[in-house]
Amino acid sequence: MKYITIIDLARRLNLSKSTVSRALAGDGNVSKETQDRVRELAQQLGYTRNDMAVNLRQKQTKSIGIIIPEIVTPFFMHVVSEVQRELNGRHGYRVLLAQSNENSDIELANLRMMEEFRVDGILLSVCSSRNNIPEYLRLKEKGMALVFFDRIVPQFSASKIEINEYAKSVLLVEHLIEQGRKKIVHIAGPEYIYNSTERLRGYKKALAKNGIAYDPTYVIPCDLAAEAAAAKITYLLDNNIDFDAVFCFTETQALGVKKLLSKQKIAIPDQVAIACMSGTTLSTLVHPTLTSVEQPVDQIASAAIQLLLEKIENPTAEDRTIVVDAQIKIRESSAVD
Amino acid sequence: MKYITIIDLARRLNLSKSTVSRALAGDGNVSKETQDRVRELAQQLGYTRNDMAVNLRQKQTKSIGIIIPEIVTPFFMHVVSEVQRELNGRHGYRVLLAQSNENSDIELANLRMMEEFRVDGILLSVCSSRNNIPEYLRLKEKGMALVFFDRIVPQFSASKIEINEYAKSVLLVEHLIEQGRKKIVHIAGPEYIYNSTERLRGYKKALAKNGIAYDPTYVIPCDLAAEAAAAKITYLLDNNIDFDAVFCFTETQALGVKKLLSKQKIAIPDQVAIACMSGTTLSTLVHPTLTSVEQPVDQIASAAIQLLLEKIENPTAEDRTIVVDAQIKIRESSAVD
DNA sequence: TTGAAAGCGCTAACAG
DNA sequence: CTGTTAGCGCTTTCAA
Repeated sequence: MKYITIIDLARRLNLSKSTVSRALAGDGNVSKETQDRVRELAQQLGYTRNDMAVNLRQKQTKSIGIIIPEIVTPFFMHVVSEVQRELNGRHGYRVLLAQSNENSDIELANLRMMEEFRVDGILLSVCSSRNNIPEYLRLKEKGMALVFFDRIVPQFSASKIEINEYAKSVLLVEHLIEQGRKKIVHIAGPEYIYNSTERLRGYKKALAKNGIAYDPTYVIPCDLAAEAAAAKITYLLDNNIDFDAVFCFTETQALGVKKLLSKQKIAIPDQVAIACMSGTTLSTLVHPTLTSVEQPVDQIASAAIQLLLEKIENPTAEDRTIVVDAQIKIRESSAVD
Repeated sequence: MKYITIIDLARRLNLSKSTVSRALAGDGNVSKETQDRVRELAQQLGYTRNDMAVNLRQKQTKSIGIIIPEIVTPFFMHVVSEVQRELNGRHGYRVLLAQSNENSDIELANLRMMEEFRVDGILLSVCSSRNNIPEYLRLKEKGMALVFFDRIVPQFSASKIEINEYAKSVLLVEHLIEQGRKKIVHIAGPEYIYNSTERLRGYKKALAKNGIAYDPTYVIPCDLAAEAAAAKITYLLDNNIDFDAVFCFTETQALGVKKLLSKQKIAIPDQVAIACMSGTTLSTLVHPTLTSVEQPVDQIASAAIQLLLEKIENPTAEDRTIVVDAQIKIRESSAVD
C-alpha cells in the first residue's frame, strides 16, 4: 500500500517539505496562497499524515491503554467504548484494550505489555487492591500517566475515578428496608476488592440508620461466581437461618441466588427479595425481582479522560480523585416486568 | 520518560549501532561473544525496542483493527478478547477496537479511522450486508487486508469466517419439534443481516424435514430490540393466532418475548417455549426456558487470525472462507434452572 | 564479524 | 514567508 508523503507533495509543488508540513499544520507562517495550494493537492491525492513518523519525532505514541478486570460486565465495555470514541475522535489517540480475567498475574502482564507498547497513559481498573501495588508504584515513579477507575486501590496514591459505592449501597439497602425487609443477607464481594468493602460499609450504615441490629451471620464474603453465591444461600437454608432479602455484590451472584431460590421453590419476591447494583440492560430485562442502580457511564468516561490527559501533559501534576456520585435511580421491576 | 536506545547500548559497549541491532535481532552474523555482551547490557538497562522506529522503517504498523457491530453481546467481546490475546502475545500486534452500534454510518467512520491509523489489517463484522459495500471494495482494491467474521457479506468476495447459522438453526428448531411443538413462530432478524436469512432458511428446512407445513404468518421479521419482538408477539395474541413456541433471532428478542408472555400470564414453557441461539453465560443462567447453542469462540478467533495474517503477508493471496461448524450443544434449562 | 551511511516521514531550529 | 539541516530510533545495504 503506497501512501502519499509530504515529500511527494513538495516535489509536485516545487516547495520544500518544511513548507508543506507547515501548511498542513496550519502553522501561520505560510502564505495563504501556498497553504491553499498545498491543502488542495493533499486533498486531491488523498494524503494522510503518517503518525508513526510524527510520533517518533515527538517521542510519544499517541496511544493509551485500558486494562479492565473482565469484559463480560457490560459496564466496563460501555466505559471503554465511550473513552474510545472520545479519545479517537477529539484527541486522535489510539486506544489499546486488555482484560485481566480477574487475575492479578494477567493484569501484571497487561501492564508490562502496555509499557512495551510505550502507551502515553494507562486507565486501570484492578483485579485486586493489593497484589500489584509494587508495579503500580514502579510505573508511577517512571513517570507513566496512570489513572485508576471504578476498581481502585484505596491505599495507593494516584489519580482516580471513584464511584460512590457506599452511597449507592445505603440507598439500595434502605430501599429494601422500606419494603419491610428486616433480615437482609449480604452476599459480599471478596475483601480484596475495595468496592466490595465500600458496599459492605453502606449495608451496615443503612441498617444502623434504620435501627436494625447488625448480624454478622448475614454477611457472607463470596467470590464473584454465580455458583459460589448459590452455595452460600444453600448453607443458610440448610442451617435454617431465616432471611427475607439478599443483597448481592454482583449481578452474576444475584443470578446464582435467583436460580437457587427458584429451585427451592422459594417465592421471589414474596418470600425473599433479591437486589444488586448494576447498569445493564440485560439485568433489568431479566430479573423479575431485581432492584438496580444506574451507572453514569459518560461521566465516568469523561472524568477518566480528563485526569488521564492531565497526567500525560504534565506527569508531575498533582494526583486528583473525582468521585462520581451515581445518578442513583432505583428501578424496581415488577414480578412480571 | 527516558528510554534506552540501541545507541546508548552501542556507546557503552564501543560498538556501532548496527552491530547492536544485529545482536539484538539474533542476526547470526555477529560473534557469540558480542551478542552476549549486548544482550546482557540490554537486559540490565531494561532496553525495549522502540516499535515506532521499527515500524517507520519497515513501513507497517504492526497493528490491526477489529470492528464489531456492538459490544453488549458477550459473543463479540469473547472473540475480540481472544484475538487480542493471541495477536498481542505471539505476534506482537496491537489491536484497535471499534464498535459501530449497529449503524452503518458509524461503521464507515470506523473503517476510515482504521485506515488513517494505517492498520495492517481489519477484522470486520458488519452492521448491514449492503450499506458499505463500495467502501469494502475500495479498501480491498487499495490492498488492505480485510477479513469478515460472523456477520459477513455473502455477495462480497473476500476472506471470511462464516458460522454455520443454517445448521445451528435446523438443529434448534428440530429440537423444538421433538418436544412436540408444531406451531413455531420465528421472530426473525432483519433481512439485511445475512445471519438472519440463514437462520430463517434453517427454520424452514427443519419444518420441511419434519413434515410441518411452512406458514408465512409465523415468520415475523423484526429488528433487534426486545420491545420490537414483544410488539410482534402482542400482535399475534391480539389476532388470536395460536402458537406453542417462539424461535428468536437474538437473545435480546427472546428476553422481550419472555417478558411479554409473562405479563400475559402465559406459562413458559408449558404453553409456549422460547428458544434462541447464543453462547452467553447470562442467558443460560437467566432463561428458565431457553434452549441455547454454544459458539466455538476460540476456533473463530484463531481462524480469523489465520486468514488475516495470510492476507497481511500476501495481499494478493486468494480469498478463503472458513466455515465454523459450531460445536452445537443444545443446553435445555429446566423451568427452575 | 563489524562499521559507515542512507533513509523511513515528519517536525523544528536556524538562516535567509 | 520559505528553505536548509538535523535528527527521532531503527534496519539494511555496502564496504572493509
